[in-house]
Amino acid sequence: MAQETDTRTRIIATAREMFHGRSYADVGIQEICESARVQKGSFYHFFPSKRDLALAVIDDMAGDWAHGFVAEAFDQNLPPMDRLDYMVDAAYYWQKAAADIEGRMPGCLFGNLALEMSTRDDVMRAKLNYVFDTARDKFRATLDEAVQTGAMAPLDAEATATAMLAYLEGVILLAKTRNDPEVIQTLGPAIKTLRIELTH
Amino acid sequence: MAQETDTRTRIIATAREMFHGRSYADVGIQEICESARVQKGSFYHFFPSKRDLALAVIDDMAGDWAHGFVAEAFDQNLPPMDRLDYMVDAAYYWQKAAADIEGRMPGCLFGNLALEMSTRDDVMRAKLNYVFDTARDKFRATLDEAVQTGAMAPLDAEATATAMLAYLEGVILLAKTRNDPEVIQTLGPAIKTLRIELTH
DNA sequence: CGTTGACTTGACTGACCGGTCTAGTATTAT
DNA sequence: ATAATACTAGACCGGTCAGTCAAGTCAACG
Repeated sequence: MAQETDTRTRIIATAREMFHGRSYADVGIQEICESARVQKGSFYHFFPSKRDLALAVIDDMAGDWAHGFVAEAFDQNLPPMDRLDYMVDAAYYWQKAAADIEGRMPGCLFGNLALEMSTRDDVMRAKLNYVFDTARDKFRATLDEAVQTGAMAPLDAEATATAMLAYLEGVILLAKTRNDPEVIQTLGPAIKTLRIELTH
Repeated sequence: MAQETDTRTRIIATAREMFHGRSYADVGIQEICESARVQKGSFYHFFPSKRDLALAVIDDMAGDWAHGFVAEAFDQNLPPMDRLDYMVDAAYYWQKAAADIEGRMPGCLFGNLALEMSTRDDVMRAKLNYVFDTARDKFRATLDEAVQTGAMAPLDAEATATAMLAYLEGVILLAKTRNDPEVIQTLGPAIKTLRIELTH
């Protein structure tokens, strides 16, 4: 049955876009349904609650992310350190494209949801934390390789990878607050200067 | 009249705590009024709308911040680079204290509001941006001094200061998502490794 | 003493929220 | 053909939201 998956997919895609551009609390189910041309009853056939929709949206975005530009940035045959630049560039172009279309920077859906929901819903917090952990692992693998090839002096790869992810999220937060994607391009490359040494 | 200021102050203090611990959208005026032991009518005598209350809360927090631990961290006679550690420590102890009492990390009120409201309210976004600019200037002055005293090789102080602020916000975001203030202590000190060179 | 005006009280409004429910319509398997 | 199942339709529910309002209280001032 093609219809069923189509409706569900349409709900998730619409909700994802709306949550990303605004916020979880600011977007109502009715509004999502209208925008996705779906009735309330159909919505509740597929999702037991708004919260479960948000969980599905996170999974959906995390999937696209892992198989999309994050995979491109990290899985290519670039020298390890260049991948960090690639990742920053990808974030920049994505945010810039969104800003050009919508007029405002949406920022990172995961970061947005994390700050909005972490104190209200522990399951959602844990899920977002898992997404961040997965991203951190990509950084970590890159750093391990950089150390191995001698492109980088030995360091605490796990901690530095987390620091890099934090920096990227912070840069996007500041860029969103300025509503100016250029901030990402200005500050982004400094991600390579972050270092946390091994403790002896 | 002492009563008037007291009521207004109580509303702001209560709202600040609630917005910080939860979110703007999640906290209702009725709830704020109950918690501050104030009636709806009194609330609307002092504030024309919920949004104006939020604006006042930002001002209030920014004032306390500038005259509180941020001033302590930056205005003391510490060597410039030590001030960065002081700032990170202050953030850590603050978040840890809040987490110990409330059971969850509230994060940075400004960062929280920035991600929640930037795409919805441009005035609030601009105000939060101004708060961030003020904080950046503190970092900037510190870096200028560090360069002047030779503790740091010359660099783009403005850009690096912004990067440091972004990093701090990012670290707090990740710590909140993990609900673990220790993240701040682990990642925080690496703020000193961030560098953006002068462009020639 | 009387008036003014800042402040308080709490009932009230209309809109909208997430979620429910019953009555349907297609599609598939038997 | 029939029955079961998957999905759709949309009216409806109680509750809560931000915000309004008329009727006060009370301190200060003339």
